[in-house]
Amino acid sequence: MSQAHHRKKHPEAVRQQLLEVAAKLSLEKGPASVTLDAVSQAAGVSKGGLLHHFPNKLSLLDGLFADLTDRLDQALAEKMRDDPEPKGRFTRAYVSVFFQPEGMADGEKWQVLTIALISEPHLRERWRHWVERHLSENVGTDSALDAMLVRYAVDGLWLADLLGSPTIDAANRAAMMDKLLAISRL
Amino acid sequence: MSQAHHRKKHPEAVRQQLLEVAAKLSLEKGPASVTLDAVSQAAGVSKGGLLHHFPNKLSLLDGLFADLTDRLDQALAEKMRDDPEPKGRFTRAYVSVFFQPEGMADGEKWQVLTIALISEPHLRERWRHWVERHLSENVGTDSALDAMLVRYAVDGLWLADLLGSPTIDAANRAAMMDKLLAISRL
DNA sequence: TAAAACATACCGTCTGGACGGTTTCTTGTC
DNA sequence: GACAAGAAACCGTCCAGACGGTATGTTTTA
Repeated sequence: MSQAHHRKKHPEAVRQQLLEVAAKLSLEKGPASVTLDAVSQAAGVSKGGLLHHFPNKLSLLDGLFADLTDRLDQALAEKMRDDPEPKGRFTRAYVSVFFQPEGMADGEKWQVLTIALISEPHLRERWRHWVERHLSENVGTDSALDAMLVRYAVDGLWLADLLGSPTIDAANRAAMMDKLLAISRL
Repeated sequence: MSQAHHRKKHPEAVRQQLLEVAAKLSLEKGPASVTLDAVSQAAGVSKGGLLHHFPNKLSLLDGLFADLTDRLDQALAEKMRDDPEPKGRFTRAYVSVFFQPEGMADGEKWQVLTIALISEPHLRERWRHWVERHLSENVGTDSALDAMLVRYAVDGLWLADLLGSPTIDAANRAAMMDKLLAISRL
């Protein structure tokens, strides 16, 4: 019998740890490596412990999705709050959040989101709803073709980062960001 | 013993069929559903038969990757041949191939490529090489930030299609294509 | 002391793949 | 053109391990 049983209980911390480990695993070793055994072990919890927090695997992935989109929503809302110009506001927030250097810790997690998204058909539906919601919430200010083009470009860069494709260096990255922000104001 | 054993042998056709089935399965039911059993059964071949053409699962995925990138290369080369303007030629080909309506059959397969790419860390390396090759082959003509922006936008749209996110309608799609082509000539 | 938060043990299923056999194709020889 | 003989193209079975999940315990917390 291990000592883990006897340690102090921090259910919320354990839950968070499980989500983080799942994200890390998916990012580093591919989504196929996200197994209940691997996740629980890497999180220092037994499989039974994991299954206590998430009754099945799907709910674990759902938890991951909810966690990540919550952070994303928060970051977007914050950026939008600081932007006085209505036109293209959401698009600029989208750009900024992606390019922000300090958010790279979260950035990696969003890569995970993409991986999980593509792998699990069930999560695609959730993502569709997320996009639909933000699209309809910002219709009028961010529906222009130019705005969509900008957001698509961000997604493309995101994907390139995710796949580890050779992208642009830091200097050009900043220039790219300026370019995109400029287009969003057209 | 079934009759399948006695049928005419068409190794090349069977091989192709296996690749197509694998692609279809991955697209429709997620990459996790691409099992040797599922693929071989859907292709009307025994698992042994499948393993004859592809000695292991990885080589099946590799075959899929090679098949798809070959088609992509061909389509790109064809488009580039018809383009007299050197500047941004590759980028325009990239745009055209993605937006071509008749290529939608292949388009779906490229979606599969993306799925497989993201799921299998091993294939990411191959993709990195593909991108690197084309980037270096077209350095000078397609290295401008504007050109990269265009290609990233295409990738973003591609991803949106892949995820089934709500995108733009056909009319706006054409307008978007024109926009992207215009930027490639700046 | 009841419930929450874990741990341990175990099970049924699926999966990749090894293996040995069978049938068809191809090639060289006469 | 007949025919042996090896190579190529399959088939069907079996297995070890991994995986998701259940059932049941034990400890901590409220």
